[in-house]
Amino acid sequence: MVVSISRRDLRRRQAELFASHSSVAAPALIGWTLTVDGVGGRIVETEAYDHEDPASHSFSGPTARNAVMFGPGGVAYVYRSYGIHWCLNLVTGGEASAVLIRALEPTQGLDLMIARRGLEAPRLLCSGPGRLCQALGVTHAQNGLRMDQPPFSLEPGPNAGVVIGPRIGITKAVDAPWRFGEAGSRFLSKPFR
DNA sequence: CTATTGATGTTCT
DNA sequence: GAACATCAATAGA
Repeated sequence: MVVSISRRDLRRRQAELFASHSSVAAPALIGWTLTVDGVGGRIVETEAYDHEDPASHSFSGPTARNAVMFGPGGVAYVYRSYGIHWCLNLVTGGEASAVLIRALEPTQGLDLMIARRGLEAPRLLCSGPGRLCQALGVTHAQNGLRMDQPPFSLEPGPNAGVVIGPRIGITKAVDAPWRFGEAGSRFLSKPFR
């Protein structure tokens, strides 16, 4: 038996999420299901960033790249990482704050993910920000699009508990505990200590 | 499992 | 020029 929430409750919960600060939205997102054109899964790992954070793209003010971070919450911020990968964020409330989506547990469109990623192991399809963008077909074409409307879909769901740790791959503010993951998930980009 | 390293293009100084 | 919110391949424990 499938339990689903009313459209009104969905809109209310999305609005609440989009208006909250990234440090609140990031842990709250664990367990939500994210898809792009029907391909995606459950969010199991996120990180928070904001304008007072030296590790954040928004720290030094608006630029051409980070412009959407300074707009309203609820839209996607997609940027190129290390010249090779794309990374997907959800812009949230507060000043220029956003949540980096770091890993999904694949649940929908596995065939397409496997074709795009060129490998079969479910554990490696979406376990990292660059990997999940490749699996879901996210590029700069989605930058600035609302994440509560097609091609995106974003719906709440349960989680097995949230664990907290320092963020990954940054060189500034390395000790801030703004990485969040689902307890016990096998789909994290890296284990929590 | 962990550690290291090269590849790659854009952004910012 | 330098830095970079990463990944895959490789080597070792």
